[in-house]
Amino acid sequence: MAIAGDSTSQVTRLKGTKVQPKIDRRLPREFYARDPREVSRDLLGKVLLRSDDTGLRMGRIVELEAYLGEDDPAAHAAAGKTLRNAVLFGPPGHSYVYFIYGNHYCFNVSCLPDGIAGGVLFRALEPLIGIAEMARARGLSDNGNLRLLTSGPGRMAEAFGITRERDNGKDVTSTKSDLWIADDSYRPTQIVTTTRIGITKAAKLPLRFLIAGNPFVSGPRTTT
DNA sequence: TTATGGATTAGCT
DNA sequence: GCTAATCCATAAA
Repeated sequence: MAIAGDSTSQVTRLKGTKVQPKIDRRLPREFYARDPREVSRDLLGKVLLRSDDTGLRMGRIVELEAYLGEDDPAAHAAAGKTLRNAVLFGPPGHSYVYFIYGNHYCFNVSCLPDGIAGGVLFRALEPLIGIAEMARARGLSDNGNLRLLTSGPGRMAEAFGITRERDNGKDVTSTKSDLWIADDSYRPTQIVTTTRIGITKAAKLPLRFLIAGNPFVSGPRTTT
């Protein structure tokens, strides 16, 4: 049965009417200066934005994972501070982008005060604005399955043109940044917590957060 | 210096 | 369901 899902999209629902998306309400640095679990839960339903010479891209955050820092064996910070993971140890609200499996970038935001490691991995977005550009960046036609654009950490990074070279270390709270996170007043109806995906260490911890029933959450579409 | 495995995805059986 | 693709950080030697 095709429940249309818990789609969050004002923009697509109101197609045809003029909607002024609230893209300027950036989340402040204090928002990120907390435990990655709290930050993850509170980031669900917020929007990620990219503004560059291709225009504006915006997607609803529907799935995240918390990585707790030096005491979390699955976190990149577990090995201590290195050149690669230095952003995680720096001030909160900065983007940490790493390259994985020889093919993909993953996007994180640093949490906790300066000097204490921690971060959240962005795993899936619901595309809202700039869908044609996301499809172009992904090498797909823009009338195909929207899930293929931003459902999965590697996919959403590619759809937003996120790379380590371009974006690692950016301050996502700054008005000067072309990559930022805003609150457009949407509030998720139900949040679910599960174990994290694709890791072997500390695999049992409930540190994955998602919006229940949202069709853009990554992984196989079985039921719901 | 060499080996290994990873916070993934797409394409094929 | 299985695996190749393909880079890089880290461990082992």
